Amino acid sequence: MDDFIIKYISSFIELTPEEEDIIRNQNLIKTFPKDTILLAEGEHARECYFVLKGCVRRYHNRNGEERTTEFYTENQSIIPVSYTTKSASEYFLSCVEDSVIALGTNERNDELIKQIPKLETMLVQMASVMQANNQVEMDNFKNLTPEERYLNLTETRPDLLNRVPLNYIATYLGITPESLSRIRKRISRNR
Amino acid sequence: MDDFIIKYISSFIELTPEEEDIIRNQNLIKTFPKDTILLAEGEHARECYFVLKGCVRRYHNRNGEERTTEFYTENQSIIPVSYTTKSASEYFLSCVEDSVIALGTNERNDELIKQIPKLETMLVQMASVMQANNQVEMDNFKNLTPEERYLNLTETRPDLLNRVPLNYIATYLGITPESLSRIRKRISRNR
DNA sequence: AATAACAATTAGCTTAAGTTAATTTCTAAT
DNA sequence: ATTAGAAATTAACTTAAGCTAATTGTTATT
Repeated sequence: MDDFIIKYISSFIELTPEEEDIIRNQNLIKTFPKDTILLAEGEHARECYFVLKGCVRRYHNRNGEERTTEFYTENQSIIPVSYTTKSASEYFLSCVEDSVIALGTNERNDELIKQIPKLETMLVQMASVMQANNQVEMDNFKNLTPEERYLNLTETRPDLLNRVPLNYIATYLGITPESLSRIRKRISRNR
Repeated sequence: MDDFIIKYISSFIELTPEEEDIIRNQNLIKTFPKDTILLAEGEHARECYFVLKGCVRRYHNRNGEERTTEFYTENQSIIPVSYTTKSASEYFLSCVEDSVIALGTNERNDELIKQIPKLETMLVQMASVMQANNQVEMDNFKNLTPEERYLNLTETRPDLLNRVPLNYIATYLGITPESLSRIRKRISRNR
């Protein structure tokens, strides 16, 4: 599993064998069974995550209703707002599947960067890509109708539809499960 | 104007007087009159921006209709997706007001970082804050109704309502100007 | 001051999403 | 294999947004 991280990092920067070992020796990988809550509303996040295998769902509790706001799957980083701002979390993070996840803490990250300074270069690159993705996602969400958003999702993340219940998908698309049902029906009719 | 940048950077990292001079000597500040198009759809962005004064609007052209997706005001960075991905831009960037803007290019940024390596540390911090903000904005947009989004905007960015036409605000909220009119009416009635 | 161009509101109609509730389908556990 | 619980769909009704078009308000220019 460690080698997934090495491979991922190497897609941004070149690592020497020694540096690879430093990273491997971190031993920061854990396995969580399905439904594990990684972060609960109100808690202060002390960790950030990198999904090696599995799926983590971010959701808000809006008067008893769970509203999904993100799915994190393989090779995605999870940096909770609460982790960055050191404030109480507005949302939950929960494993939708058994998941293998690399954990980071501020201290350990700083330590690692001290040992391998060019990791900071990688962070900047990662952040650039992430923020570009965020922009595109936000723009799509704003400019597309619920039906278009659903169709877009089937193209951009088809895997999600197989591994995640539709009621989670619905709120992720900003609509109710009932609406999603109707949309799916509409689409299958017109084809 | 240069000192706004110095001040902003200093809120992340400490600069020596020499480093401040390096930054000041960049001379990367320009003034653009209202309605200047900084980036057009289809173009390849070669610059990123930092708004010192004024307001820049990001918008997509969706079959003839302009759909606003962001307003950038004082102390906000604009990093076009096109700049990051080196692909054709999906959207326009246009000055809503006469604006004073600091420009960055890949080459110049790299050069600057070579001279002041700790700027990279600042970039990581800036990126963290930006991505936390992005998350919160996305979550709000997904979880709130159009009316709630409008009310939220009046609280989080009240300045925008005075400096930007309502039809821009409407599409920024993901609704039509007609809908926004109705919402504003509804709100003023119930108060 | 008059006019043109644009911005904002209003109205009527259509469409689709939200809400509530019932029904069917699927899944997991005994 | 049966059953309980959850997920997904369906239906009826309500609400609000989209669309088209007309009207009013505002701003800038000559």
